[in-house]
Amino acid sequence: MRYEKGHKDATKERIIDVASRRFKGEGVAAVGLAGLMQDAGLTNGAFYAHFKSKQDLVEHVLADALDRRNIAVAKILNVGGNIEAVIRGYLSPRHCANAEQGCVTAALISEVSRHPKSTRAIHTQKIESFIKLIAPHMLGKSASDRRLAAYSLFGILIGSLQLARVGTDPALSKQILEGGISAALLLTQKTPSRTKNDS
Amino acid sequence: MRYEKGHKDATKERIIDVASRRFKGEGVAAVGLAGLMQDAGLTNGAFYAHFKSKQDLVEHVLADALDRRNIAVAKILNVGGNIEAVIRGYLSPRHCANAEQGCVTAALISEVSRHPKSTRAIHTQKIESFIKLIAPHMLGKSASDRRLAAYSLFGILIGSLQLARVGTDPALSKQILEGGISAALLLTQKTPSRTKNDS
DNA sequence: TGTACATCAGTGAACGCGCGTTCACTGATGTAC
DNA sequence: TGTACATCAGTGAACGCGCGTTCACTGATGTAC
Repeated sequence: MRYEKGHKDATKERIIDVASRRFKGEGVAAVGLAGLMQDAGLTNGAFYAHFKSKQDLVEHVLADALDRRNIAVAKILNVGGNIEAVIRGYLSPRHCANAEQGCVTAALISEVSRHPKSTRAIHTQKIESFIKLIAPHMLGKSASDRRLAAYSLFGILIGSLQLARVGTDPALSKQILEGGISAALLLTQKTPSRTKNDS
Repeated sequence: MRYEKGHKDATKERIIDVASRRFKGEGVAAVGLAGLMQDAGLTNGAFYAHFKSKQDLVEHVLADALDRRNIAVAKILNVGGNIEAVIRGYLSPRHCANAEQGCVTAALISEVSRHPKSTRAIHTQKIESFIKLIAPHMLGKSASDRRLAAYSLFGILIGSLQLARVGTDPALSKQILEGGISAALLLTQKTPSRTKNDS
C-alpha cells in the first residue's frame, strides 16, 4: 500500500475533528466542505472517499463529540469528582468563551432539531447515555424522578450557557453562569449517591 | 400616491412577519431572500426598498419578535395570571411542536450568538426587559438574587424546550417538558409578589 | 381644465460567488506470474 | 528477477444551483402651472 495501515482511518478522524470544531464555532450551515477539507490538509474531492454526504459527516461529528463528552463526564464522576464539579466546569467562563471546543449540544441543538430524523436520533440516543450517567446524582424520590431531574439539569446547563454566550456584556454573562450553577445545584443531591452495586 | 398612506409600512411588517416565521422554523441561514419575498407576495428586488441587508432584516425580526413576546408575557402576568401560567405555556407540547410561531430565543439563540455584536446587543437588551418582567415573581432574598433566578428560569425554559424539540420520541419529549416545569417552579415564589406600588 | 413633470413602491433580469457533489485522472504501492 | 496489472487515497476541474445584492425600468399617482 501507498499509505501505512490505518492511514485512511486517521484521515477520516482528522476531518471529523476539524469539522467538529468549525461546526460548533460557526454552525453547520456556515461551513463549506471545500474550506473544511483544506483545513484538514486535503482537497475537496477527497471528501466523498470518506463520507456519503455533508449530512453523513454531521452525523459522524455528533456521534463522536457526544461520545467524547460522555466519556469525559464519566471520568470526572468516577475519579472522586462529584456532580458539582461537572456543573461548575460546564458553566465556566472558559467553556462559555470557547464554543468551538465545547459542548456540541449547546452549540448545535437548535440547528440539529431541524435536521432529518436519523440525525436527531443519534443525538437523542447519546443524550440518553449522558442522562444515565448523571441521574444517580440528582434529587428525586424515584429513579424516574431523578431521570427527569437530570434532563432538567441538562436544560439549565445548555440554556444558561447559550444565554451567557449571546450576551454582549461579559460581567452579565458571568452572573448568568453563576446563577445557573446555583439553580442547577438545587436539582442535585448534596452527597454522592450509591449505585446498586455499592449497596 | 399610487398606494394609500401606510402601505409601505404595512408591506415592511408583512415581510418581517413572514421572515419571523420562516427564520424560527428553518433557521436564518437556511432561508433565502427570493423565496421570502415571494412568500410576502413580492419579487426579490423590492427587498432593498425596505431593508439595508439580510442582517438588517434579522435585527428587525429579533426586535419585533422579542417585543411581542414581552408584551404577551406582561399581559399574562397583569390579568391575574401568575408566573406558573407563563412557565406552563412556554413548556407546553403546543409550543414545542410549533417553533415557527414560538419563542425566537429558543429557536435562534445559538445562531444569533454567532452574529455581529449589533445583532446580539438587540437580543440582550430585549431579554433584559423580559427578565425585569419576571424577576418579581422569582425566589430570592434580594432583587439581585431574583434577577439572576429569572435568568436561570429562562435558561431552563429555552434549554428544556430545545431538548424536547430535538428528541425523536414524543413521549420522552413530553416528560422533558413536564420535568422542566417542575424544575422551573422551584425557582419561583409560591404566591404572587407585590410590586413597590402595591405596598 | 389640461399638460408636463416628480415621486416612489415594486419589477425582474443580471452580477459574481460559493455551495454540495461528481468524476476522470494520478501515482505510489502491492500482487501475480 | 522483471514485468504487467490491480488497488486506492487523494487531486483538481467541472457541474448546476441558489445565494445576497444591484440596477435600469415600470406605471400609477400627486403636484405645479
